[in-house]
Amino acid sequence: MDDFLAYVCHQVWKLNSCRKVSYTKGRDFFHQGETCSDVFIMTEGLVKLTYVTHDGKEWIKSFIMDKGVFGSRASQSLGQPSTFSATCLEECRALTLPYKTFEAMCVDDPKLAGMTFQFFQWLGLKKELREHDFLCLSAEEQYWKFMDENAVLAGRITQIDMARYLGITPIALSRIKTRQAKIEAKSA
Amino acid sequence: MDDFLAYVCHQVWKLNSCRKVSYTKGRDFFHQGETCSDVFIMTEGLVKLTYVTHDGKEWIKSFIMDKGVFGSRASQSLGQPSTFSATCLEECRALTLPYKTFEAMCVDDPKLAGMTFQFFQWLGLKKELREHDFLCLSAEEQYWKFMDENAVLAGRITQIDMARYLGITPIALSRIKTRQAKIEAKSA
DNA sequence: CTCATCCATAAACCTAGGTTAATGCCAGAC
DNA sequence: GTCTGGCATTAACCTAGGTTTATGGATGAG
Repeated sequence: MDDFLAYVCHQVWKLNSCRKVSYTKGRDFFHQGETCSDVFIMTEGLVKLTYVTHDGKEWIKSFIMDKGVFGSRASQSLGQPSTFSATCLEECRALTLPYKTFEAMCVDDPKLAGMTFQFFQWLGLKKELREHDFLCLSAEEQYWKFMDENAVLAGRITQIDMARYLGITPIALSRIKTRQAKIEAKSA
Repeated sequence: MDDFLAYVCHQVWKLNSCRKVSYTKGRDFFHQGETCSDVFIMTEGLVKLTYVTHDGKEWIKSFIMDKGVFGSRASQSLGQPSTFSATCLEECRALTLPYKTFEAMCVDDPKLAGMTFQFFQWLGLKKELREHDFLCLSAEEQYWKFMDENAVLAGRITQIDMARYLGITPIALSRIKTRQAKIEAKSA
């Protein structure tokens, strides 16, 4: 994964069709409902990918922290509008290029193609894991798993966003925390 | 997706390292906790992929109906034990071959490699959609969506398995159905 | 045919999480 | 400094879903 990022960055950087962008906190890379087939290679910052439901509620699909690659696959592969938005939670820097250009690069560069394939495999495994967690874990178990595996990220987001990622309300998350704090106080 | 299946079947069928298997209802293709790096190309039948949690509860990751490809990616890519089981809900026929063999085939056959890449993309999109549904939809909404998109499948599985797929208990599913039936009776 | 098993439904009760509203805290704007 | 807006917490109340148990129907074995 880190290899992929380093290599992609290096190769894309050489292109003249690649743009370097810098967005402030609160800005959107792209917006749910818009078609955006660009690939974003983030080098610095923190982004959330969010769905907004018909009744106006926001849920968080994932976070991308520091370095990472993201984009709307629905737009890239099918030309459809994005089903989610990408919003900066901190000042962000990224390289961006059209997906078609990236595809063309892969045709010319088998190493890049192979690594991209690996990247999609990795992404697939991550999504499979999240599916597992939604299916098999309680909200409380999901919270502990999240804290375990994302200690740094947890310190950089609000409780609202953490709850929206776990699929619960911020109030429920607060309850889980105090419940746990009481248990810890008892055992101490 | 259908193209992929037809092509894979055709190409794999020519191999002598490919086995043709036929399993009866109730049997497992592979078992959670075992390492199984085989690729299964089902030609007929119905399979469920299931997680069993530490407290003995079963949850269904997905169904494969009629024709489809499945296997444990954790075993294939990482050599780790499978996190789920694959169980026949009906008599099943499939071709099976080691993942390494399949990989080798892809190296020799760029068309197969390309289609496999597309297949993984398609799989990724499906998982992303399921993530979206778990995040954004209520149990009831998920049920309606499932019935809409999987009318045939719905008729071939028990309510227990449908509930285990939606992430609720069979009792809750029964309640959703009666609730809806009452509303329909009223409006009729 | 009978018996056993599995499945669907229903009722009664319990619990986790959603909803609304109030409070206190902190940080940035001015 | 004050004012403001966003965040975290708490409480009170409500609802969806889980748990347990019972019942009736369908199915398959003998």
